[in-house]
Amino acid sequence: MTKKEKRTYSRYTVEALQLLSSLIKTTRVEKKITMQDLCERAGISRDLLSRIERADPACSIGVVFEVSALLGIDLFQSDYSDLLIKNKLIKEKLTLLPQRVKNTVIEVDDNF
Amino acid sequence: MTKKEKRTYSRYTVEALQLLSSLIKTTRVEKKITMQDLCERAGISRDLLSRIERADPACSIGVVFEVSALLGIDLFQSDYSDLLIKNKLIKEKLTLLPQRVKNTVIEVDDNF
DNA sequence: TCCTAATGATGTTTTTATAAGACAAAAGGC
DNA sequence: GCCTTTTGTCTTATAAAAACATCATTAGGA
Repeated sequence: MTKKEKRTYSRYTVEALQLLSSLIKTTRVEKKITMQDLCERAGISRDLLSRIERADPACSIGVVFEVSALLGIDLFQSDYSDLLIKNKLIKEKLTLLPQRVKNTVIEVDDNF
Repeated sequence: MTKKEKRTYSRYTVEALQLLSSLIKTTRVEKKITMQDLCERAGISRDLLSRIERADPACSIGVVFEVSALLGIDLFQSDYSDLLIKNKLIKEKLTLLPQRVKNTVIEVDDNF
């Protein structure tokens, strides 16, 4: 009976999750792959795949990305070699930045 | 002592996770926001934020997207109104597709 | 250089996700 | 319309994530 306080998500997050899950479902159906097949290939339960396709925010990001990859969906509009390049660049950028941050008062994009 | 069999991820998934986590860390540092601050704003523990920035695949996709959103990182190269449009389009597309798929033998992108 | 605060790391507890199995509903092919 | 099989959903049990508290390390500002 204890009230379960659920985590809340911003509208932006909800829409982004919705888009990815719709992409997954659409691509799966277009390629005529059953959920049964796909979840076996991904090594996950059918139940979990079902939650992924319903945009459940609590699914682990690894399995969602893995399912996307299995379907050939490009994350970050990048194929594999693109990802390698982008990762290389951002790692270089990170080395130029300070490793820590001092507690100054901040401005954040709270407009969403 | 029981051997824990961990889930495995494709190279593509690993690189994609790496890119997103690097984007998060880079953006946070550039905006001079401490982990402490960010995790409080996101309503998560510092421990979890740390794992997110280290590209842990087991983090839930909702919190990772939420942290990204807080930092103003565009997922799918889309701002909020873009997401709405894309979601509308893909939902329309989905209504035109069959709701189920018959078990035919399949070809999948296994090249990654 | 010194000092403070940010980050890393670890162990424990609580909460939650995931797997597995079973059942019901219904879509799509024939 | 019928039949098969896909998909939705629920329950239980297990595995794992997340919170929390704490201690250690060290970067970076003064």
